[in-house]
Amino acid sequence: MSIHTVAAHAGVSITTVSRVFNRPDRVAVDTRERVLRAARKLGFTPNASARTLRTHKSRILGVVLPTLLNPVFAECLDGIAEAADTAGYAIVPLVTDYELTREASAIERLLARDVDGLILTVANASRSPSLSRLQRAGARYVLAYNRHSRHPCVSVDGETAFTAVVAWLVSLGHRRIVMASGTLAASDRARQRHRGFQAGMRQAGLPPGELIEMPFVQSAADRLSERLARADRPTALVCSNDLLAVRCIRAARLAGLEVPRQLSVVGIDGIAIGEDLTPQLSTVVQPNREIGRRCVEMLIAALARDAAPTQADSLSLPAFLREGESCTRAPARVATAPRQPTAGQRPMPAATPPHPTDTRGKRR
Amino acid sequence: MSIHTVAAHAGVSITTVSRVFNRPDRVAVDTRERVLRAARKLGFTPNASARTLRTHKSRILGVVLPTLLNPVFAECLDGIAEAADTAGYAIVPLVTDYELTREASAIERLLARDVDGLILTVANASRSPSLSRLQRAGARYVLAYNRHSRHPCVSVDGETAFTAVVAWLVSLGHRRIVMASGTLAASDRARQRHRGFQAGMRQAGLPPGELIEMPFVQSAADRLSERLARADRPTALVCSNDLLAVRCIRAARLAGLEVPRQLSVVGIDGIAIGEDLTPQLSTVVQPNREIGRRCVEMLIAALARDAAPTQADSLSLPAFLREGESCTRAPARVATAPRQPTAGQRPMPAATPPHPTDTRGKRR
DNA sequence: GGCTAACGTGAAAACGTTTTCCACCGGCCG
DNA sequence: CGGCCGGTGGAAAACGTTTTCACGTTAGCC
Repeated sequence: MSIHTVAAHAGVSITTVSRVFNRPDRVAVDTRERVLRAARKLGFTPNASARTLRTHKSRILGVVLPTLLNPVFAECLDGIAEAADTAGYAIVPLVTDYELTREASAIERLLARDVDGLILTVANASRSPSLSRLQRAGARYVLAYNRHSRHPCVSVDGETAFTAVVAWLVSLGHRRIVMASGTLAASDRARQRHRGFQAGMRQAGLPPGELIEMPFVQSAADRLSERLARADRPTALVCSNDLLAVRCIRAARLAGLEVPRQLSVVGIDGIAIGEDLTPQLSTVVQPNREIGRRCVEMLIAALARDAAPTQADSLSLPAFLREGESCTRAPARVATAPRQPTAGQRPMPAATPPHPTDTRGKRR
Repeated sequence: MSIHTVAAHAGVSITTVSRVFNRPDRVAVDTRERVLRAARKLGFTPNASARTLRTHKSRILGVVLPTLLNPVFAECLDGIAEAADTAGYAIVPLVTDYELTREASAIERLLARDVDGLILTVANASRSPSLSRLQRAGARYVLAYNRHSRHPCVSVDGETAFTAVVAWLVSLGHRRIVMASGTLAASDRARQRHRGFQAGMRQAGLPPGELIEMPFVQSAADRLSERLARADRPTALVCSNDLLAVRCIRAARLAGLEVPRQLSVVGIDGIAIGEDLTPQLSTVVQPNREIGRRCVEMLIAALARDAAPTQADSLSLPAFLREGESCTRAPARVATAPRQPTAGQRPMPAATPPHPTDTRGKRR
């Protein structure tokens, strides 16, 4: 069933049939009717590949994400899928596991598929060969979660959020606060969050905070429980994502500590399941689905004006602190400040601009 | 950068370039080298649309899932993405929220895109107009999670699994066992699990088990805590999925019950995060990523022999019971049977064949 | 020494669209 | 009455591949 069949049935040329579907105003109303009838009768749908080949427009959006096993990205993808669907676009997701080579090959593949645009979360926005590749190819793309002053991004200011988290913990009387993170080198977001953590410590007049890096899940429990066994163990643990926070809570319990009575734990991401846990996860809630939706909208808006999104389009969405139940006042033997009256949710302070030159290895 | 550019650079015809990529054996080794060098230098990737137009093979697999907010499906999709990627296929996922109309429109869209095959999880495999549509169109598809004797499926026998779960709970001394489920009408899998639950009760010589249906999350806590407040409250709760189990645990705690001391809770699905919770979730672990991978493999195998997968290809993957920490012996005042010696994981018994005529509303 | 087979390569057609001319036809204006 | 214009529709080229067919060369065989 091609355009030719329809043309024959309607007694017109293929040109006219094509026009009926693309510029209906340019064809006389009665011929249009005739063509539409024929098309309907034959169950004709224009062939997407032929159209794409000719127009270089695929109505497909490529999506490059680290993994779907972290609910953050699954939720974001759900938002992307929904928004793309309502806009009449299909999506092609590819998963990279944070590996640069897979990032690169994913992009090549999507480019070969002639995608109209890309949404991606990369390991390091500053030094990503993949992004340069996209620029060179003139591709339209938006970064999700990454923050960078020279790329269009939809993100949340994790740095400021973490500074605020530390301030909150301090207000609860915590002084020995430790941060747990995956490999800092693997993700610019982890580094941003760490920067925010240290800024918070500084602003509270505390010495630089300790960082426990947990490259592999396996070693996470060990490293942590070892640290929790020491006499000067922290009273609060700040985790660079919710999944890690959940694991830390378990490690703490296995080490014989009660959460939150003996150890407060706070995460960031706002994965949906965190709300249903007991204790309910204390965390910085990001609007993950909306991040996905906004990426699609920004991309499609740019496509409509036949341009690439620019850094000027970047969006910094608000996050909020859910106090949850995995954090509480520091144990009494530590000096405490009076608890601020809050209502379970606290807005984050105004965002700092994205860090312009976040470079791997450059840690403060 | 098309095949023409490469041909010019390598001093051969486009035919040869094409052959280098499709039938490398048919071209002399030195010309092949020359072409490959030119291709690499130019960064050439064959245009997918042109190829699809010519061959009618898109190397795209459509995926239709209820949602990505449930980690079960996110994990499955991750497996699909990985397997498709290594096989050189792209995937186009669409989300239905269990709505029949969205199932139908998703399928139409994928068909128009000329997908080579589909992987889908439908609300009801028996009475799905979508599936008939696929059959009529001669499409190649595999069902994931659904079990049906007349369709190719990759699934786990949730019915038998739940029978075994009940047997296990009984062996721990539980007698008052209640099942919690989403709307049975919404999912054939929920109904299968419920059948298995009732079979378990019957085999243990217990009266038919009580079912609490929880259509909306909101009402879940209310309905449940109300039930848990009564004197004859259950000592064990069987949940038709892990997400529900997590919510039930929270509802129980809010109702003042300790899990598992006063209430044992067991789920099914084996979502990854369940393992890291405290208490670690007792559940029937399904290999979600592998379900996804196997779907892809089955589909691609069928495509290779230019046929549709048939019900004969169906796969029933093994699940196992993770005893976890959210279940324990029934409180003492109830008569108890001796605890079986187990090692933390117990294989499931042999699978029952998929139920041939599971019909909505037909409940036992 | 001729015939066949196998091999390596190229020319050209085809896949199903969109789009750029271009032609035709009334009607209108000057 | 002649030219022009707006509305309508067609012919043909182009998008970037794969594939069929044919051709020329070399090798093997009787």
